[in-house]
Amino acid sequence: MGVNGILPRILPSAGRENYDLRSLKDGLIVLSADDDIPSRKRKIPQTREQASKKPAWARRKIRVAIDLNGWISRACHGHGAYLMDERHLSYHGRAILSKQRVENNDSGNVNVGNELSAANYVDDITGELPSAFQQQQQVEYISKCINFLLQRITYLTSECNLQVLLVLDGSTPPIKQIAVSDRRDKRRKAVNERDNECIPRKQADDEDEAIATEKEALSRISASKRAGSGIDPNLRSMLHSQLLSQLRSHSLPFLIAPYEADGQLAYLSNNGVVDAIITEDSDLICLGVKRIIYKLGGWNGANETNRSTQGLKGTLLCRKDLGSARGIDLMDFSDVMLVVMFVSAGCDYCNSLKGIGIVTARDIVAQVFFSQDADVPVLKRVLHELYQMCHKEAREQLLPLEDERKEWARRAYERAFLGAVAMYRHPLVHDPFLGDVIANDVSRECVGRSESVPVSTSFWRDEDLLMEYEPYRNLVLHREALYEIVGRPRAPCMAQKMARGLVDKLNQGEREREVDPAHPTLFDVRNEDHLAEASETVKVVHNTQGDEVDFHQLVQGTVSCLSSSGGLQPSSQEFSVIGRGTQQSKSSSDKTLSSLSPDLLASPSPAKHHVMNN
DNA sequence: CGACGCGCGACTT
DNA sequence: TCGCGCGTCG
Repeated sequence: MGVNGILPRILPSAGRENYDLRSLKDGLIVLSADDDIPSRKRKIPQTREQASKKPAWARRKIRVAIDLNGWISRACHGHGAYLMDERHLSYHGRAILSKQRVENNDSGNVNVGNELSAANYVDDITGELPSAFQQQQQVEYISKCINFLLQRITYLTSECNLQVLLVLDGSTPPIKQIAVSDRRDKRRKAVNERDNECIPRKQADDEDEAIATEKEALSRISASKRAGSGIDPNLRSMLHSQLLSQLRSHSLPFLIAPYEADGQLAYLSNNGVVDAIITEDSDLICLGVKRIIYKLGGWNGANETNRSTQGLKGTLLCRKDLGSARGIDLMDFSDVMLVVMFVSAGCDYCNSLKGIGIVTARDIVAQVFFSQDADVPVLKRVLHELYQMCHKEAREQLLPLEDERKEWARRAYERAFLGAVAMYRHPLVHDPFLGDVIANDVSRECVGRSESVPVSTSFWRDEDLLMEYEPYRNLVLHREALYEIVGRPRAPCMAQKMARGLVDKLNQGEREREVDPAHPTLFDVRNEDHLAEASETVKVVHNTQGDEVDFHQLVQGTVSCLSSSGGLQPSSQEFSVIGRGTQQSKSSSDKTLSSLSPDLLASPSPAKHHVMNN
């Protein structure tokens, strides 16, 4: 997930640690719907009439999207040991187990006397059904994981008074499929290791036995951990469906992204649907998300950050604070630069060239983007720098450029590289109104079409920069080419159903699940009547300092006007509406300009959506 | 020699 | 996931 060592280099200096989400519980002051004017105008002192015309504002809950998949893997990881018999953890239990093992082996049992791999027997090895005992174990495991998740979610909704939107991963995008199959092989190896390491152990001294068994147990635990991130597909789908039904019964809105959750989360955030994102994934950084909360609850014992006895603390990372990172200098880095850096340094979609890490990638990107001489497209220059800077071994396969025979190798890397960039820049996401769409669609088929989401000027500017390189340009201008990478949109009604989890994605959506239609699903939540609270007396501190109000300022007791951080905040109080005017990723330097941008005004912005907006 | 990248082994809940 | 030691490169 994401780039390897980037969070440790950024969070300590640029992030705000120990961020207590309970400080968000007072919610947010927003200008009410009819006051839908650009934030700049609000700075003009109000006349008495205008001031008395009330209420100009309303209070609403803070909306947060949660990358649930991160939590799920954490939960699986943390409780992974429970998939194994807990008796492994005590001396006594181990003694009993080893005895059982011997017996089982003597009787030539197919099960290798290993009850640990309960789940894996289902499909991995013999295809047999798990025993009742094993099923019992799986059920406990799943309920432990789900309880863990629900506990956290409930904390956020009740203690922090947040309006949460859970986002889940969908299918694997085409570009990632190769990498995934690689990973599957590794996982399989780990699983086998875990299963096979239980070799028949002849009688030995008690002491030896104890030591040996302990070692074995430890190594198996670690093998199990390695295998743990990719638990049995069967178990996973069980967990998945149970989770969904739990979410439904708790009336928690959720959304299943068409493909990866990252892009979906970024889309939600950049369109102003949510105010912040809770995740563990570093990819969100380069997707232009304004506020990300990492390490909620502090996960590792070694790292005490965000750990507290009561409540959950997190590390808040604001986009504009990125430049202040001390571990790595990202001063004045735009979103494109971050994307290119991530891809260069090796991400989920594209392995880095040997010898290129985060530091080298940063240096190259800074050098190329900040230098003025630009007869050569930036992407081309970055690629050439990468060829130059990587380890000798790799370099000799790529350079010199004059060597035509090495063109093939360069093309191979370039393909992956550009695909990864495209994946970050134009993920396929689900929009409740438009269905599956390509975020920041700049393709020829799209431009000028009214049903598409407009793309901000800053995004265009950055994208133009990338498109100077012909191969990339061809990639993003043609939807078909893009579909080959980011995936294909589904038919609108199917997209709806899948986003709501009404259709089993594993079966390519052919078989619908039986779901009580009365259950609230994603965008049915119209619960909060925020305007009703407007009559309360609330201290309002007008935003005097700029267009964007700091998240933490908003909530440290006093409440400020939300100036919708450069776009139009959806004035409606429901998740069911996505602010159409809001734009995608902007570099930290440009503020409200994009909401006034010509292309926005020119584009026949879908008024039909605005209707629902108010 | 220093910096960077990478792999291994600690341990978590 | 984090920290540490080693290899490689400049």
